[in-house]
Amino acid sequence: MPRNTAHIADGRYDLAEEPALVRFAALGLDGAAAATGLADAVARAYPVRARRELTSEGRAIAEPRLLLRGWAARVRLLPDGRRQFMSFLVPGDLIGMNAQPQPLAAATVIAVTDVVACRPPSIDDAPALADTYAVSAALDEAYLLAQITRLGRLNAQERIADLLLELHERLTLNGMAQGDAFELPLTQEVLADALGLTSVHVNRMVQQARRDGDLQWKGGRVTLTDPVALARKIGRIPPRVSAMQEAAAAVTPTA
Amino acid sequence: MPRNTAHIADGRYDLAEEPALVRFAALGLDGAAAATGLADAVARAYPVRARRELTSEGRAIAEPRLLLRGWAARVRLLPDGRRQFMSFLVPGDLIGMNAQPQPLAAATVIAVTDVVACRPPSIDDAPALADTYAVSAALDEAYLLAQITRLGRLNAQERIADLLLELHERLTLNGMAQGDAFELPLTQEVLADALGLTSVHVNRMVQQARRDGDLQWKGGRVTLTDPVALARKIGRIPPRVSAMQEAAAAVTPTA
DNA sequence: CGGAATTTTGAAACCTTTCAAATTGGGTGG
DNA sequence: CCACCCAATTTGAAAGGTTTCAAAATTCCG
Repeated sequence: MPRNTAHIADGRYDLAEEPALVRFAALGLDGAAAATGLADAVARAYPVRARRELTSEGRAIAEPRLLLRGWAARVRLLPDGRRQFMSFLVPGDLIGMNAQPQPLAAATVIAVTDVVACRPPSIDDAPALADTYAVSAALDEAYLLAQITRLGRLNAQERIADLLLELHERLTLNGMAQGDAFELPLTQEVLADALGLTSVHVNRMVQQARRDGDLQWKGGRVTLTDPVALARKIGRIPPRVSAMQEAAAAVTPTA
Repeated sequence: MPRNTAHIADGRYDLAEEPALVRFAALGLDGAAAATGLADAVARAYPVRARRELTSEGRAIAEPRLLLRGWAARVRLLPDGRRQFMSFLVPGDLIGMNAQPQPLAAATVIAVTDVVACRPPSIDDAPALADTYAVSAALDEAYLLAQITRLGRLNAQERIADLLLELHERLTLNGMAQGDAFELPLTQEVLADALGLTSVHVNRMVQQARRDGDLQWKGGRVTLTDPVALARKIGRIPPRVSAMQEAAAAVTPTA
């Protein structure tokens, strides 16, 4: 069974390490409240093969999804064959919940690896989820803005470092990072289409990052030598989850 | 009184031509329902001088705003002085209403010209506004995705044409375009910071667009020679408002 | 009219792409 | 376990698009 395809209901399954649960908790959700709804959601999980669509552009209504396993991405295809990845989605990320009655997805969501997704737990079942979803939506938007800045004002080296740092943070949030290392199931070509570069140039710049001692990348696994130093080096300003939680709390009087 | 500063309450004021009202109507809002709440909102309008902030990054809670006159923009400043415009805001656009309890703006909203804004009409006063705001939010996200594609996969010429086409569409939506012409109160430097280019190169490419007969641009006024042909030329796929309305309607049973 | 902001020009340096082609790596079938 | 194939990574050289740095020309405004 290919990496990332492992079905949820296998023997070694432990809800406490479920990336979605870890992420929700990191976003401020009470563990108990989370586990309830999530267990149900997980039970209804279904797999999607790599390269398949999770949602397609133009479809009338896209049902919201919660990604449980594997990586997905929001991508837009241009008429001439060029493509642009808007953002990557990792386990614990929500899909298509932003604009309330989220009508049209302005981009297609595809599975980058084999994936497992499910319907997100309903707010009706666990009201505490409302805050979590709001924080998640705010983070999603922050990531879109970060992507714009990356493409508009960073050079190739900075773009690569910045994106890897973001992914590292997000994988730390959902418990999938191992310290400064993490699995990166992306080809350099996919990375290039996310960073507005060619795969050839991504390759050259990654090699340089290796030579500079900024990172290791081998066999789908990336290790950042010193994330903090790297962030400083490229002047990265990450979105702060903690501040978001505070703000979300502020508008939701604990009545 | 500088252009765009004209206070709402001047002699020639006509609510029917209020860009915000025109835009809301274009997004599917019933004229009567709109006028009510909007008249109130307009009465509470206040001016903001060019270059001032409407909302700042990191502030705990940004109150939502409705832009009535002038242009604003969401911008992010980098530590080294570079800056990136995320999107432009024109009259009729809503600010900071996306993520429900919209906690942190991940970017600063600044007035590009002198501006007049107000608190948006409350949904409580006119329930029909809920749909309008939802469609507006969906469009906002579509514009962000368009910006990503622009920066990631279009060359300088295409970026300029694509953005001008988008702005033309949006100004047509709120009634501020005159056929294929519209006021563009942006310097080439601001445009450059939105397009991820230098102002020098924007200047050169605009000149080329003029030579190619694609547009006229003089004294803050742009005329597109043939918007449809230009869109085809650069392979532009605009976000479809109509489809969005349909979708929004679909999820809001006309009980 | 005068000064500041914006637009325009030029030449050279720089970063990124292009187009092939070679190399490596992983997975499959024998 | 090896041969083989396809996908992904790597390398080179040359072309191309964009930036840089100045400085000149225009336009806008008070």
